[in-house]
Amino acid sequence: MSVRVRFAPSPTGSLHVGGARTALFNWLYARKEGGVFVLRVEDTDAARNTAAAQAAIVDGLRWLGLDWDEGPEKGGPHAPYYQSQRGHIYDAYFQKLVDAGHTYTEENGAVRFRSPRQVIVLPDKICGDVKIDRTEEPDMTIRRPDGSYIFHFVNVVDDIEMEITHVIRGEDHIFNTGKHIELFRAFGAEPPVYAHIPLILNPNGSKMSKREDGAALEYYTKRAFLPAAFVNYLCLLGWSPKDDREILGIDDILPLFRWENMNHSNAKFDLEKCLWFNAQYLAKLDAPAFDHLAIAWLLKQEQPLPGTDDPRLVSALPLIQPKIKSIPEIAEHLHMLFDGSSPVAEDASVKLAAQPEIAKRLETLKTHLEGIETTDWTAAGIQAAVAAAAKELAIKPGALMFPLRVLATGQAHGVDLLPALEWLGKPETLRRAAARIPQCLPAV
RNA sequence: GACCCUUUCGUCUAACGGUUAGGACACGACCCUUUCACGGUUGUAAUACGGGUUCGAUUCCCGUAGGGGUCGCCA
Repeated sequence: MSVRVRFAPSPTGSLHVGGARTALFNWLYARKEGGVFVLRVEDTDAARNTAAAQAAIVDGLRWLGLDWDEGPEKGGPHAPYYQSQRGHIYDAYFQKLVDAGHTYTEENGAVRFRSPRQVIVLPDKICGDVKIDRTEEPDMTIRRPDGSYIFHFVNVVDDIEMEITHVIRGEDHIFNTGKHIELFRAFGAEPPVYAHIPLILNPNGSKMSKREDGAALEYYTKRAFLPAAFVNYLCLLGWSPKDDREILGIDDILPLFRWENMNHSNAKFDLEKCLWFNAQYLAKLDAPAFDHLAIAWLLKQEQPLPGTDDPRLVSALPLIQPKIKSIPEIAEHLHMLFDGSSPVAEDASVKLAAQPEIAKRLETLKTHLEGIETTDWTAAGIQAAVAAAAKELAIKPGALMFPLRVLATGQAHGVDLLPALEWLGKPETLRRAAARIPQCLPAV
């Protein structure tokens, strides 16, 4: 019997990191086993569902690169894949329960399932055998007075109907599973294999909620993270190849995606490390791919950044690519390259002030830069001029590089300097230097 | 509070019952670099605690403590 798994989100907000990983693990398991990955939208709570959330799920999964074999926009033998459109199926299953005497109706019309009140042992692929004592639990409601059905009921009905063989979901569902197994048994169906994965937590240890910054997948899509990098990082939260490798593609992960390689404890999401993965993948991008990514992001900004409409933009991007961990960091570099009027940054001026004879150095530097023939205004030519200035001052050329950086960019950090100066051109570089020299001099 | 899951550097994690407890992020130092970075080398840093079992416990068992989750006519 072939593997059939599903991702069954409810469209009540943006897709969040935990949901993304649940989808990812289901997808990985399906692909590893040559099975089927079903997307099912659990939109039974009309009051809370939105079209925007609906789109966020589809867009999010596409961004992650997780293609579904059955589901919205794809169809399949068990269509429809929206629970809001499956009412007749639920009615039929509901009647089976009623006929078998498993239900009773409350005064207000809500219908409850009469629990067998047993201790259930859940053989979980990750947690092991989990005892769930249902003997003292209240009966679950399965249908509201208005006739709509509750999550537990529709979830189980659909898993039966869609022939789901494995349920991979967050550990926060582990007690629901007790209820679900009761329903499977009441329907005379064999429960699927369960695997409850530990949760992803905020850095402070609290449960990642949809509201928090960085918890929504949108946070990463808006910042143009590379999906492959994000997926790579996400896999390492809750799963491990059990060796020292960290940069792993789907092809590396698939053969090792086994229950034994799943972790048992919750993991905190570390944005710094996620950014590091992104930087690793960003650095490997070829120029056209990077340009495409960067420009697409630039065009989406409400406030246009310097250089966005400048024909020199594409020639500036290669200077920036190796310096950033995420696309939005382009902004500061564009300011530096395209906006010569920005004042000298505080940390730059402090660091500069520590140099001896700063006025003399800056002037000497300027003089030598002015002396460069326009045709020699290249990284190598500028380097030669810096060396000449250093010789005149009897200091190491390296000592002049930082002042030069501050004069040209106003910053203590930034792109590789010599190529940047070549890119800026002689007139612009000199204009900036002249304007900034006064700012760089110690206050009298 | 009850129940369930869980516990190795700050974080993510590795370690057939025998390792100087390894790697990565972050942080520091050094090297490379005529700057900023990348990279390389390296340093600080962990088996929650208490009992067992064992020649030997990070590893197995039992407690305690910590963390997380769940206790809906939300999903």
